[in-house]
Amino acid sequence: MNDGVDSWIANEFSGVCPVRDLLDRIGDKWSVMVVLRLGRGTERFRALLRAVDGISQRMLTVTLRALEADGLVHREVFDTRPPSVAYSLTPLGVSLLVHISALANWAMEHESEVKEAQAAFSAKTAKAAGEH
Amino acid sequence: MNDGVDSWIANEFSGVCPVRDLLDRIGDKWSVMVVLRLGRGTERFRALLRAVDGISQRMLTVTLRALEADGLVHREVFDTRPPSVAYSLTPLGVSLLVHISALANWAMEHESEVKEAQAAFSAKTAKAAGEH
DNA sequence: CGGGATCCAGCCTGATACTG
DNA sequence: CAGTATCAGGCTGGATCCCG
Repeated sequence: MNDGVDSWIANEFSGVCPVRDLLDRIGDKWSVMVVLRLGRGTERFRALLRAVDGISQRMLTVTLRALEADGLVHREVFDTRPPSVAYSLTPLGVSLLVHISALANWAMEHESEVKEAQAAFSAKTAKAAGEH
Repeated sequence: MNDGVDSWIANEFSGVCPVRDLLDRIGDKWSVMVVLRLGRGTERFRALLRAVDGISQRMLTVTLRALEADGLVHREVFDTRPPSVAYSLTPLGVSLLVHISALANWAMEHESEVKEAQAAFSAKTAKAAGEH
């Protein structure tokens, strides 16, 4: 399953790495949250703003533009009054959503394990500091 | 498949979201690259530094500490001379690697589609700007 | 409603130098 | 070899104001 992984990390033949690119794109603070939300279905700007907890208007706009530029999100403008814009995932976006959802599920399933590890680690370092 | 996703985005009952936590943890510039590299097997600090293209010594240390604190990476010190430290994925880290690898594969498979979308988008916006 | 533009603070990061 | 410490700068992202 890991065949081909080797070349992702350091590629002597090219300065670019597709994984790096992906991370630079959706590794920001909000992209994944927006994609996950749009995975539920088409949604308007204002609805997204309310749905994605903590995001600012500016960052939602910026994030949506980036996702649109990457072909992950489709933007449709309705010439109504007041103006209305609907966002939805493209097929490409849906294909990515599958993997993001898997990652999200992992996060939920292993939440407690990570917290235990963190507790154990901080206890260990605190002890080491005490002995200094 | 998406059952339960709803609560990830906005949770009125708690300020924390496991997905947000995961992203804050491994959504940084280097964590994913290091995990992917360690997916190949145990590796020493200096070897990792050479393998992960572009990372600085400082950031490798910081990244490894964080991954260790989260229980994703195991650190083993050998009391030799000169000192030697080996890093490897924990079972938890391996379970995450599976999904990260899937994401990395997605990135490679859809690289061209994303680039086409970007080209189309920039052409579209350039045209719109021209008409201003 | 759905944005665009601007300003600005904070954090992340890289470079560099030093230690055991 | 495997770190730690310090510092400076760039970029991310939040707040705010304005427009169609």
